[in-house]
Amino acid sequence: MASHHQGGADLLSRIALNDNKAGMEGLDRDKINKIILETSKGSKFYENELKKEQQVNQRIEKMMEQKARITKEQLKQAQAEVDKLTCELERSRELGRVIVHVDMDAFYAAVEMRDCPELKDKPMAVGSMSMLSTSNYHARRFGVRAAMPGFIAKKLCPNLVIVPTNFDKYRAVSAQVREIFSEYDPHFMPMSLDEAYLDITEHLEQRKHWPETMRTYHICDAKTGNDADRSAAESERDELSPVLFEDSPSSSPSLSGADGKAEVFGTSAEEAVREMRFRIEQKTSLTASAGIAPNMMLAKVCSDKNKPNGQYRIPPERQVVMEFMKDLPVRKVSGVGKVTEKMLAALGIVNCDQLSQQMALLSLLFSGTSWHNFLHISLGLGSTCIERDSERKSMSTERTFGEMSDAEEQYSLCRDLCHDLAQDLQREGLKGKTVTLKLKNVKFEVKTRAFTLQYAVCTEEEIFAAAKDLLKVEIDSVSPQPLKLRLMGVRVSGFISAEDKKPLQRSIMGFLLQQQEQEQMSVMAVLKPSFKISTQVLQFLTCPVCNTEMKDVNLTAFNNHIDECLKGSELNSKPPASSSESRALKSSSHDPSCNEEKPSTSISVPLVETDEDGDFKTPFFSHRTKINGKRSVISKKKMPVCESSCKASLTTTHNLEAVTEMSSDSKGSSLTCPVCSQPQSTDDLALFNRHVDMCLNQEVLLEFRESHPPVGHSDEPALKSVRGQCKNKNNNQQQQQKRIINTLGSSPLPPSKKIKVLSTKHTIDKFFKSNAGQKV
DNA sequence: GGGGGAAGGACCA
DNA sequence: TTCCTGGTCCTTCCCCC
Repeated sequence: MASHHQGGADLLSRIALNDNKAGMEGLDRDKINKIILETSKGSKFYENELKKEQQVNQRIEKMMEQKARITKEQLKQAQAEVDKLTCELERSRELGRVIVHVDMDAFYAAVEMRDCPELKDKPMAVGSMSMLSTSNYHARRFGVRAAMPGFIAKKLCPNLVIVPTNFDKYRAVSAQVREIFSEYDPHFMPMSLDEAYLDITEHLEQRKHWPETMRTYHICDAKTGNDADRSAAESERDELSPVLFEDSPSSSPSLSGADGKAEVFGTSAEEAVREMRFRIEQKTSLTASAGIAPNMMLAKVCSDKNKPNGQYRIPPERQVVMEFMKDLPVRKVSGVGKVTEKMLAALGIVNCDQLSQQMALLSLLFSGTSWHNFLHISLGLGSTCIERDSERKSMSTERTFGEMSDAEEQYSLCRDLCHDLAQDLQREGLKGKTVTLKLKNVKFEVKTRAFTLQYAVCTEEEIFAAAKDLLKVEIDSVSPQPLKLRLMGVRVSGFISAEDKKPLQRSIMGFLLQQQEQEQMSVMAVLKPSFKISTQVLQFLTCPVCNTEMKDVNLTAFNNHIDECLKGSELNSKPPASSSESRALKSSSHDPSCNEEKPSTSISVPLVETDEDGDFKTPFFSHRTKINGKRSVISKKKMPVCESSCKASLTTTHNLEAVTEMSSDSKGSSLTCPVCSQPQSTDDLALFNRHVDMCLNQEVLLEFRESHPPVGHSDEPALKSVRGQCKNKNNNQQQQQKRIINTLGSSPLPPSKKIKVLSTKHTIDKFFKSNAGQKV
């Protein structure tokens, strides 16, 4: 049984050398593996790999048990289904497209070698002591390969030269290469800087009619031609190029004897691709490999076949395709990684022929999507349509660092990540509703925690508001121990598309107001408090909408009252932005709300509405909104109504931020923090906001802790129960509010602090629920 | 039972 | 002393409708 194996032997499939890569044939695997193992052993990384390996083994064990229970009858039935589907797939087999997969050889390493000829004869790799991106073919002979940490590579090859990455350079070269691609397929699909799929069917059609002159390329052209003022060093460099791999075939035979003659390329697919590779080599002094086949899956496999600096073609005939697939190891197929490989191997499946033999069994052991994929592979089928501009699904940024345990530092890093991500999002004009926090602890265990907002976000503040809440839950869950991290990442997904822009966000906010200002009646004005909260507000809760004073009212009733008021006022109000208006917002590539004049203090409640001109107004609380002008009716704005939401809004800090921002117009010398009551400078509003945030977080936490002592260390995701919020919403809400009131009642905090807790009801709700869920 | 969110993982370059 | 980053897709669990 696999799980009875211990240590090394078991781990080989994860941690040992993967010689799947070109240039790694015939190595002394045992020796290399021994070094890798010895260097890794005992590290946290190794321990984690061991754990993962055991998980895979368990999966395999389960699968084998399942296999043992399969009856002949079931198998027969499954076979019938497989056969039926196979027939259908055969009927729809498409061989008419000519798909090319082009892959630059050891790209980063090749660029570095080109620019620094001394490296050419040395084993070298691009990356750092902690991780390598690529290695050259000399280094591969030592077992040094991409995705291997540099310090292990050094053990394998003490003379290895490690060059740091220089992405600007690679991007520039990539752009040159892509320029060539676009001449063969203007809609080519780049997969990364060094790889792309092309559909050259149309090109070949036209090419048939091209005269020789259009298929002729001069060898000296690229070297000296275009750039008359190239430096001597560069010319010298070219002398040394383009043969980067001494024993590899050249894309252009005449090059070897190159004395400046021209080369004429034919009209076939092979010739067109050879020409493309020739031009790449001439332009960049770098070589590429290519695969030509009737679909993308095959083309990808083919490009690996004659690497480096070679190409391979599968002609569009079913028989040839099937023949090609027969002996192909499943691991060579894109999408089959080490886990799938191991699972299949446990069933005795190593090559694609065995794969097709076992399809019935696979259909019983794997999910629909999985076995359909296997069936496609076994038949040599793949996508024949190079998908153009498929829409991006998410955007993220993450960072690895040395151990970090300090919460302050973690929050600060989190903000930095949100800042970077916000910039990236805004550059592409994207807004998404789901914010995911990714954490990797020092034991290499990865956790992701997601929160879906009701509205799409793209600013640093908005993303951070959600991310820091997620982070806080994680920090709290191990408290008083520190959270020891080695990686943090933030992702935004769930991008809004034109069709499904949801109704406007409502959120609670509300009553951090002063009586006098309320009387002014402009609700915007009302929302512009100085932060001196009087005790009187607690005793007499004042509805921010209708201004009614309510004495000794319970919180639920008070909230309900506000909700009712809002509903009433909405009826009289201007309708919110229609969906078509929302669409207009999205369709303009530059979302105005993403680019406030003061992005750093923009608010997390982006209520979009149109103004009289039909122009887009920015978020609800934008400082732009007129406060003392004619636009006085706050009740026209959307206000917090929580019933409409299944999820708790991350409202706590938003509201304060909002309010703070409002107050930015009232150029006061200093503001009093509503939480700690300390005067704060208002020179930097963002700074003030952050201060309030921090205070607030601490307060909410404090109050929460008072009534909810730590449950202990649970790995259970604390936010999990947020899901079920819709159910029993009202009951829960009431109960939780009771708890809040209890907390308030027993709290020694001065009234000025209590009001703030009141306003954070929903955040606290979320908190209670998630932690209540954790207890079970 | 299907849809959708959350979490975790596989896989890729 | 040191084991990345940024993306997609799939699976599983759970809840809601």
